[in-house]
Amino acid sequence: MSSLKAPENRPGAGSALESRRRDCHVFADGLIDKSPRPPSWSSGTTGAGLPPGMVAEFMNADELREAYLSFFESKGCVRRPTDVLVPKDDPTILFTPAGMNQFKNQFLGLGPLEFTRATTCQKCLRTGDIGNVGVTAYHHTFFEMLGNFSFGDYFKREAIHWAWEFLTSAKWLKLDPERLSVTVYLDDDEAANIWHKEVGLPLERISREDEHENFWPAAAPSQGPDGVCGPCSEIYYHPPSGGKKVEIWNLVFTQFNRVGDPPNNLRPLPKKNIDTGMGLERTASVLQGHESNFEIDSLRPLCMAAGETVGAKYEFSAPQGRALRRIADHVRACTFAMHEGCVPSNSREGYVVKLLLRRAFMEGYLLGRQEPFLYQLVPTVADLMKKPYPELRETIESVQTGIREEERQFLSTIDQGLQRFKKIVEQTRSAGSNSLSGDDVFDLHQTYGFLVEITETLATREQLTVDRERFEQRMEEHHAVSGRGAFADSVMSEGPLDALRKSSGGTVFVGYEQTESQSVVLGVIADKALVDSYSRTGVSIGLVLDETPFYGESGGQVGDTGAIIGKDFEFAVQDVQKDGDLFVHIGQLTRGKISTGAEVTAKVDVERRAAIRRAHSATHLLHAALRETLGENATQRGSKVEADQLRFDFAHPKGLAPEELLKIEDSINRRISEGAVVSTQLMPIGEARKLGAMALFGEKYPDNVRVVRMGDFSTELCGGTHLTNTGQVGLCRVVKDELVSAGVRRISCLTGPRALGRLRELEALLKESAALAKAAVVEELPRKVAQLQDELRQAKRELSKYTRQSLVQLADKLVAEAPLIGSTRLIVHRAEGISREALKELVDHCRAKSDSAAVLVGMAVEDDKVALIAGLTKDLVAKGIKASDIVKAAAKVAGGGGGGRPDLAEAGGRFPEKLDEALETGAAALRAAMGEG
RNA sequence: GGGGAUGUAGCUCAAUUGGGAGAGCGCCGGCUUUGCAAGCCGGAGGUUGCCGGUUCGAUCCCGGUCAUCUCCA
Repeated sequence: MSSLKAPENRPGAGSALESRRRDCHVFADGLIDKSPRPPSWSSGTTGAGLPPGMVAEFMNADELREAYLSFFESKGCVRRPTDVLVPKDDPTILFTPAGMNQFKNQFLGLGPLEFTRATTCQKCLRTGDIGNVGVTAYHHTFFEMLGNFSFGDYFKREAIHWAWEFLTSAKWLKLDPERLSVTVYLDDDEAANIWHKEVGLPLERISREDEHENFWPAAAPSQGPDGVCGPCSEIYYHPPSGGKKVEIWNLVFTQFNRVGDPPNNLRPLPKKNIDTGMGLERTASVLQGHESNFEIDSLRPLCMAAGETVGAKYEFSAPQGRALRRIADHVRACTFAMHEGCVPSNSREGYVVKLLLRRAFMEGYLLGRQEPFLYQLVPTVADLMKKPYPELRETIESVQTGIREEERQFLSTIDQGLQRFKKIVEQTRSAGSNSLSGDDVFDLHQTYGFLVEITETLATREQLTVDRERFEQRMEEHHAVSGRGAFADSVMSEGPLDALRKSSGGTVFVGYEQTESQSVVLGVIADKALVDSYSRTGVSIGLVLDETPFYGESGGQVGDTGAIIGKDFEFAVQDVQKDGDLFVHIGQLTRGKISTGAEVTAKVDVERRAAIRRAHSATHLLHAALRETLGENATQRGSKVEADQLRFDFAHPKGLAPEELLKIEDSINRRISEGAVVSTQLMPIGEARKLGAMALFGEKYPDNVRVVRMGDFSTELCGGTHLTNTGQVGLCRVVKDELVSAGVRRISCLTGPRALGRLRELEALLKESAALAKAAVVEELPRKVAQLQDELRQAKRELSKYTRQSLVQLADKLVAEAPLIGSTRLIVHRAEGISREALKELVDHCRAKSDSAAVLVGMAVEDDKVALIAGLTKDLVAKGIKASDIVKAAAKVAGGGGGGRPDLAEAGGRFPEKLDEALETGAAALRAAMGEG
């Protein structure tokens, strides 16, 4: 076995759990990855001076990406842009995990096919193996996947031949065929034969693997899920160094539909598909003669930069190499996710980003950089990726702000946790243990967000260990408890709409031009299933039409409401949602029976539509005003447009000054009064971008887009419904400005009648307040309120002064009149009409006025209750008499209980009529106690 | 979506089985000092997040709710 063993190959690598544990173990070893893996070639240069014969030609990542895409274009594939990294319309995934996701409908045979062959370079994010990142040679969170796809077009033969051609041809990658081997699924003779007989690969370089290795989804035949699946074939590269082989290409032949459990559960699909993936970083690493992806031209500089910011020099096999690779990987992933507006938060994808940032930050923290530093790496990421993703540059500032905020937040969390940590250390020590309990460490983890690695490092400094086993156990329990709300749908299953999609081309939207249409019902969806007809009223169902004037919720604009009327039924539309090309009208039947195929009149609520148009056009005015007032970096992060109200989220690092808000509101209303023309135009996306149309990052746009222009100040890509002239907004008022997440602010506005209505409400409130304060006119209100506050303060002061005076006088009198028992005055009194507080003060005064006194006072309160207080001077307390005993004895008579300190105790009861009796009982108890004392 | 925690003066935090809401910093005033830093004395500032329950009595216990932090999915 070679000494140059890839880290993945170390013993213990197996299940995900094992590999996670192993990773933790490496960390616990004192942050140093001791496994020997010196590269046999210089790690300081990328490709220069490669040993001859290793690879035919150095190719950087950008060149490889372009080569792949143009190769498959030459095979008739349509080059499609990468899908977004954070998909917003797929509830089954958080991030795009592979190239095929954007082609789900094509694979399922849903909707029209514009092309049957495609090729992409897809940005992907996976966190399943996060623990391995930086440790192994090939694991990433963020990576790029090159793919070619066939939807019922070419199949195995072409897919295999083309993969081979691209890898080995002198015109393309020129990899040595001797260094490649492949795997196929157990009984996939078709693929095996193509490899052996047609490509000419010797049998010993073709191995057959089981469904766990060579089937997609893994183990689908025996374990499911149901749906589209198929065998796959993987291509491996064997590096000349003798190191571990690298899987660089996976060809998935989706040829079956799984129906139920074995046997005979794999039905051939009428149209077979091809879904392939080649890891860009892995292949680049092979071409550049490296044994780790992190050494390639697009990643090594980032590792170096990470080293510079934390003040540790990056060397591949240096102790800090693993930590710096992690930082590089995570910051790259977060830059891409946050570029699409996915900011750190506590749920779903936002949480993943937060976790990645914190893990990366922790690596630097433990290397000694205990202040924000990750944000400084964002420009490096944008620079290294500028060729395929030039748009990254435009959000550098807001991404940096978001990351820096998160780093600061995490630092303060660490501070809080440190206090708790110190307590735990003390407790552990005083219990005579030298190991922090797993429960404590877990508590620290789940309450203060202390990553266990941090706890371990700190514990080591205190010469303590951590009960890791118990910690992991608690962690697993936590997983089990909190994992119940997991995602429901499998990746590739069909819903009721999919059947509809197959049989029809989708809904034609005519709502830009008209608010009423004659349409035909394509489908009725009730209880998550497609039904032929439906007649129950008052139940929410969905209606799909062939043509509709109803706007389906999208781009932040809510769906229209209105009515759909047939010959013998009426349907009230409460919301409209888009699902791909289909518009689903959600609402309730108010009369009659609805059937598929019925002819209907669809009528939008035009008044509400007009209000939505006002709000939407005002949103564009607000966007323009923000950029004008706050600068180009105030980019849109999302919006919600409803009837005469809107809210708009945008990137901005700090709060808005009141003057800025006024300026923004002024700007909007100036443009309203200008009455600028609003125009809309359909054009290719490239042309729209040339016009400078503003688009949302991370939003998916079709090839042809709608461009909405207002005067010369606003040009945006927008599918919403708009006014024809900005003057129609009437009035726009900013009503709220708030922070929604780190670096993102939200402004809410009202337009048209609602803006006016809001003003009137405020005016009415003012008038009401003025009337209450007895101000003749509203202008007088502030002065009047200040005056009232003043008077109130004076009155309170006087009242307490007189109360105290009378209490003191009363105390004097009580002390003077009280009988002496020995040298102690026995004061028993029934008070009236004062507060509980005053009652205590009375006791205090009595105690203060005499050297030795036992005081018991009582009072009826709130008609049906009794309050009792007993107080003793110190000398009596010293004799062992307890005020609480006295007060308890008295309270018992009055139907209650009480307690307190030896020198002062309180009690209550429910029988005011027994108060006198209670006081007598208490006095008797006092006498008895003093007699004993 | 589920779990853990926190919420008390402008800020940071106290408050011993439930029994009188406090400290430090900051703020205001006075004194000391040539002035500043500082020191001394005094003062203002509180619906203990909100709502409800248990109790004679709740900052404390219980339920709900909101906000913040945090873990997992």
